[in-house]
Amino acid sequence: MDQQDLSSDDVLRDALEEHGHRFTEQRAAVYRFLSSTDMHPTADEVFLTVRNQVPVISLATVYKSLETLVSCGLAQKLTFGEGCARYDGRTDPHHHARCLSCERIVDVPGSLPPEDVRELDQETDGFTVTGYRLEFTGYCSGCREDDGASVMAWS
Amino acid sequence: MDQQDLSSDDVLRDALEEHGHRFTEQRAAVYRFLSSTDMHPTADEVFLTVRNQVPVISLATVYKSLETLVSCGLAQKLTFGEGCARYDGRTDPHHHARCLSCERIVDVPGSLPPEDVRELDQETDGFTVTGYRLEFTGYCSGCREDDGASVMAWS
DNA sequence: GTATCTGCAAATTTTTTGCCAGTAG
DNA sequence: CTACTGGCAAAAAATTTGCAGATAC
Repeated sequence: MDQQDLSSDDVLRDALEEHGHRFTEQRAAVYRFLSSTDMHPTADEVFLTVRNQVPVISLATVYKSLETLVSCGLAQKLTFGEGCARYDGRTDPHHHARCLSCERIVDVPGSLPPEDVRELDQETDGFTVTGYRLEFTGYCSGCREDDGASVMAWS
Repeated sequence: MDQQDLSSDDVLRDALEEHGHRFTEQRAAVYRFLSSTDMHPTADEVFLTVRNQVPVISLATVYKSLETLVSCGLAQKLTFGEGCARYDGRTDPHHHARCLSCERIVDVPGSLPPEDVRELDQETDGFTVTGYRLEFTGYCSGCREDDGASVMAWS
């Protein structure tokens, strides 16, 4: 645990320094939590969890810290059109799937190979693609509903 | 034009009826505008445009109408984590690309073949996929910036 | 005729900001 | 030291809601 926390802090310290930001206890706590969960928490959920682990932190600071982490490439902000944003501390290639029943967001272990992106690139009509995001909707193993749900895109 | 407007209204009337909703002048105006533009407007932009085309409409009604259209499958709500949601009246398979420079959202004419989705489906670890969304980021033809921008996913 | 819809304004929700004291480097 | 940060509370932005009158069917 200590081992992991230390390396988490080290990763953060390096990334912050590289981007001209300072290492603080609040940012460390936010990053420690975010990089240790796969729950894709909202800013408020991060706040409620982290406030128990550092002497004091405010919701505004959580928002500022999350934005800093995103700008340093240590987190990504996810929006699904259901109110508030969610944050993901994983930085390796992966996608997301949102369960239409329990609303949970789960990580999809695979990823679209770069070659496929390039192939699609050619269809973008003059648009230079530098990145992409792929999100699935459906039902997680716990909520499986076998009511004639076929593959219907653009849910 | 009249021809197109009439058919737009007919499409809307049928979809609303099918879902137990009533046809109103406000909903028609919102749908007419949304299905005639590829600008992916925000709710407020829809409001500002449509208010010039119907005797009276309020922003709240625009929000309600847009939600109704989405629930009837006549529009989709897009969120990119930059404040407010955007709406798209196109219902045929297509993707979106967001320019990191001018912030504009353009339609990508192609679409990922269903076979590829199925292939990815197998990587979803028990998750039943019913739909997906693919979004690109990069630079549109007008904003092209050739600064060492390589393919970096999860922007 | 009646259930649904609209406009309005107020309320909510989510996120951002200004400012001063505190702290990292 | 000094510029960057955090807390706090207020503001801003986006969206939703309650309600009374209007309207589609």
